[in-house]
Formats: sequence, structure tokens, C-alpha cells
Amino acid sequence: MDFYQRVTMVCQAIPSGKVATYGQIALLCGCPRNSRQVGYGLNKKMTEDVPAHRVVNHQGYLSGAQSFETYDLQRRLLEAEGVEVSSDQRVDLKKFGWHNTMEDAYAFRALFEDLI
DNA sequence: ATACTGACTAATC
DNA sequence: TGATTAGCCAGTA
Repeated sequence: MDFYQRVTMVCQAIPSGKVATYGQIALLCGCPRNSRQVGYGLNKKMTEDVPAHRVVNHQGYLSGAQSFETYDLQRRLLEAEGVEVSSDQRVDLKKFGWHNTMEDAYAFRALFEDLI
């Protein structure tokens, strides 16, 4: 299975109202060092049927790059799901982060390992 | 093949 | 702690 296909799958598994980091997704895809490629993929490859707005960097900051149609589109989509975004374009990963523990991450990975 | 880029992160100070 | 630095690696030219 192609790396970007796995990225797509993992992103689609992010529940509404939660956010994940690039590094997390890379890890769940079996390529812990490909966080940059996750960003590349979301920007250039898919974007269809993929909730890319639920992906932020490891500090909780929304993407600074202007890949969304308008500057605040990502923010509006998140807030529409109940995710609080501070004025400096940041979300609280403690509150809204998907898989806050390694145990959760491993559980997810075990669930999908046959697809990886 | 080489160089540069970037929706990133972990290490270091 | 917070701010730099250094490493990362698929794509692109």
C-alpha cells in the first residue's frame, strides 16, 4: 500500500472534533520520519475526501501555508466541529488531540496493521 | 546525478 | 521553560 494512501486512510480515521499532528500520522503510517511528506501529500496529492483541516503541527499550530482557499478556512472548519482555536491560530492538543497516549496510538496501529 | 524545497520534529542550548 | 539548530526525505527542477 502506497504511503500516501495510508496517509489518506489515517486522516479519514480522525474523528470529528479532534486534531492529529503530522508526526502522528507519519508514525501511524509506519514511516515515523515522513512528517514532511504528510504535509506534502495533504497539500498536493489528495485533498479530496480527506479532512486535512484536522491536521496540525506538533505544537498545535494550524498550517501557516496558504493551501486552504481562504486564510481562515481551516480555523472555521475546526470551530464548526467544536474545536477551540486561539487567536494565534493554535489548538490545545491536551484537549483536542487525537490519541494523547502511546497506548492509543499502538491500539490504532494494531487495528490497521494489515493494511500497512 | 545534484541542488533546493517544504502543511515537520527532535535535540540542544 | 522557550528559542535555535540540525536532521529529515519525497518531490521537483
